Amino acid sequence: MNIFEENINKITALILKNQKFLKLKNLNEFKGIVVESPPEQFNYDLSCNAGLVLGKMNKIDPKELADKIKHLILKNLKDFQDIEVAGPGFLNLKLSKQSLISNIDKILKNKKTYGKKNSNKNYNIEFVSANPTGPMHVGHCRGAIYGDVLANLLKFNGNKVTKEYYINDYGNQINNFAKSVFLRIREIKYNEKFILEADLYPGEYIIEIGKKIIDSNKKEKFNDFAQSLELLKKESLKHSMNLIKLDLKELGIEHDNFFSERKLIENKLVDKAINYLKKNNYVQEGYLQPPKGEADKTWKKIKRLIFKSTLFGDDTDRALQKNDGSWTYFANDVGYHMDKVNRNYEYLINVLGADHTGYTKRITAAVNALSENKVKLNCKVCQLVKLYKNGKPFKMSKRAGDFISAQDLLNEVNKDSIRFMMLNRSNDVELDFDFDKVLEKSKDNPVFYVQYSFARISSLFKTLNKDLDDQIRLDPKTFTLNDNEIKILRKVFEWPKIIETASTKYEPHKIPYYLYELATLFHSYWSRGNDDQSFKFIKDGKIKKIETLAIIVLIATVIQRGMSILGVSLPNKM
RNA sequence: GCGCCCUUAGCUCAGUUGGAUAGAGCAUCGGUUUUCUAAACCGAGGGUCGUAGGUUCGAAUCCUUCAGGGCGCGCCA
Repeated sequence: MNIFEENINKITALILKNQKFLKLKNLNEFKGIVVESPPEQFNYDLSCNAGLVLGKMNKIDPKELADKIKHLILKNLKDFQDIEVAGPGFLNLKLSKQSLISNIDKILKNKKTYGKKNSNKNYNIEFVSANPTGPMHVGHCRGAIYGDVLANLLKFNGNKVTKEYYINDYGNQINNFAKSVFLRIREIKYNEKFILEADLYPGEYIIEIGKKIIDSNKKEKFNDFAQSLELLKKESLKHSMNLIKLDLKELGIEHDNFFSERKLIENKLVDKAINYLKKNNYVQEGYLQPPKGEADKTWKKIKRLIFKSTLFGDDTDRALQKNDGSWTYFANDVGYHMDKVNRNYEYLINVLGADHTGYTKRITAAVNALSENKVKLNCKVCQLVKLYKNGKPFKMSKRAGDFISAQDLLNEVNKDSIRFMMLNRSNDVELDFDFDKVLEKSKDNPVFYVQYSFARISSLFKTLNKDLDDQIRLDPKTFTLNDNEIKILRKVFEWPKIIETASTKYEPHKIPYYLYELATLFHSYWSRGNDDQSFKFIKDGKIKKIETLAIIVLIATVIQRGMSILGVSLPNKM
């Protein structure tokens, strides 16, 4: 249920029915007419711009038209007790008691699904996809949480969602990774000094992986790299993926599907995809221009296969073959996305780090080419995370291999705080993450603040010896709400709209913001009893007003739904 | 040189896909507790929405110009 949608439907139906009386001719579309929350100072439940929009289309004075609509509504719809025409022609509407009660009842009867925007599409979200050459670092966490919460959100609405991880387990980087492990094994087993070369991985974890491989391959001598290569690749990959999966698990993230680049090649999916593009004349043999900007010494003018991605909005066509004729990373990714298209997803989402901004156009172009524009790929880029400690930038050391890992973060900060804070910004802007702030138990820390409101509610119900799921019956004869309660109720009514925009625009950050605002209203409501005893909720162990209970259950319900989408826990006691 | 993102209060940011007097938090100043959890609340000050134009009844929001910041720009992955 969505109070704005319901009422826009009622109002537009009424206008349609009375269009002659209103002298309206242009009624073919009601586009642009909305019902939303009016600014707080007006003290109304809903506002509607029908007078403005229709007045403009039909060349009627908006105020005059709004006034007619006002009387029409008051006469025909019982949902409203008071309507004013305000400003340039807005209708501000106040819900009747009956309507308030029935709206509250509807939510109380459908707590688990309150806010759900029904949808049953098939989504694939690819996220994290960190290189399988070591554990996750802090930078990966933001995209990881963004993708996971997006998945939760879309699932909450009823969609089918596959959470996918693309493992880049093919090509040079894996050989270099295996070589690094090999050299570390030589170091451990034969005391040979590990000399760091370019392209090798220096991290401490390589030593750990080496030790594990030695333990599980006691007979292996590791004398010849070429001979051990296949074994080393397989084993090293297994261990590094385990590290990554462990990190993900601690962040509360579990993927449904891990898609291997190596298998993609082995199954000839790239060739199939390229053949498809060839058939449709989207590729050609040719030469590309040298890259602009910094000169590239390795650039060679060689005839090669090129994807005509400019046909689909890219800035330049893209190479599918390297100098030696083998497929580029991009070509492999084309094969991968062909497979996604063939798996019949309706929507594809790729969550990428800021360093992949330049990549989005070509892969989006590829999906358009592969699906004849039927499947929509949406690349969402998460901007950088800047770490702070005590308000000062926490610099990542430039020493090779020394990076701040997801584990480092998890050692200091709990999962709940990381998840909430990483989403407390739009993915489009850089995010400051302060190690100390997220640990604070105060209003400065939004995670805490929201959790605390729920703890207070739990405590209240404990005092009352009641359960959040107990039935609440509101009596129309005595029903009354004070200022705080009305404000809260209006906020609660906005919840479905938050879900809708968060899920259609892929903007989960709206949820933490909203929850913070709701928590603020709750704390304010609660604290009023400190100033004035008459605003205390309880007297002699019993609730004074049944409406209070209803309002508080509504708050708790929305906070529960919101936090469960965010994947953040809600302690009963703090 | 090109692409993407950003520019809103001293600081960090929201701003419901064109609406009403632009909102939070932090910081600053002042107030509230023998408690249903003060780990909280209440109040005050603080703005030329980067610049210059355009579109219209109406722009922080849409279009164009310019300036500033970030990321990226290989036939690496």
